[in-house]
Amino acid sequence: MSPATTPASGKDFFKLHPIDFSKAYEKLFTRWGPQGWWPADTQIEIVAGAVLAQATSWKNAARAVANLKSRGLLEDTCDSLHALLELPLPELAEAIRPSGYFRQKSGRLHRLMRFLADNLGSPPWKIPTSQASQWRERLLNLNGLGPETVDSILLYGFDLPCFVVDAYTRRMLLRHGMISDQTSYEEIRFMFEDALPRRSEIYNEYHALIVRLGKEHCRRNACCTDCPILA
DNA sequence: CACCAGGCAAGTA
DNA sequence: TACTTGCATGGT
Repeated sequence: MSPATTPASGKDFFKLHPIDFSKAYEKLFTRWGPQGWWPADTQIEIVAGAVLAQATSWKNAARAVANLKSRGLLEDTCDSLHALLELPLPELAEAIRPSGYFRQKSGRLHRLMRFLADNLGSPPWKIPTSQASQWRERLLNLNGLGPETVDSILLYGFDLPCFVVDAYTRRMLLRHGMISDQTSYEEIRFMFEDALPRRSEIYNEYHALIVRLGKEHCRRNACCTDCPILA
């Protein structure tokens, strides 16, 4: 990890002016428009998808989601939720195999659904914005749910204003010299949340646009000279 | 063949 | 506290 630890010296390190979060959002949104996240038919599909998408390609996560849907296990109903909860763990694991880490994820999925069923009843679920941070903490206490997964659930599943920080976000800020390798998740989240209106609609599009930017333009250390943020 | 993809937790020193 | 390793699939 030599280049990035010595900012402004490595030849493959492009020190760019810091990002103005509001302006960058406008530019990204103007270029690409609404990204339609999270692609799903039901709320529970989003929640389950957040776990299944951990450290895997979206394509593989989508296969796992499709397997569950074909068994009728991702409807926003009491019956569907209970069927999911009663499915034996090995069988659940087998169904979600394409998403990778399937033994771990089956347990994580089950614990999450158990928690939501116990505390919020049957879907569709609702959480008041005023209670977002307290539910965030409770979800973080579940084994297998880290900050990115929890924020994805709250933002995309519950429309709560929790900004999602992922590897693309980190790379983007790192490249622009705004963070170091060891800047914490929370710190980065606050950078965005402090700079933007506290609205889930904004956070929703912004995160999706960052992912798109990362996929299409900024996969590596060097930033493209035609980066839409700069243009 | 190596490396990556919308992480997280447990183990080690 | 700060690193390292395990978890696992499918695509390039």
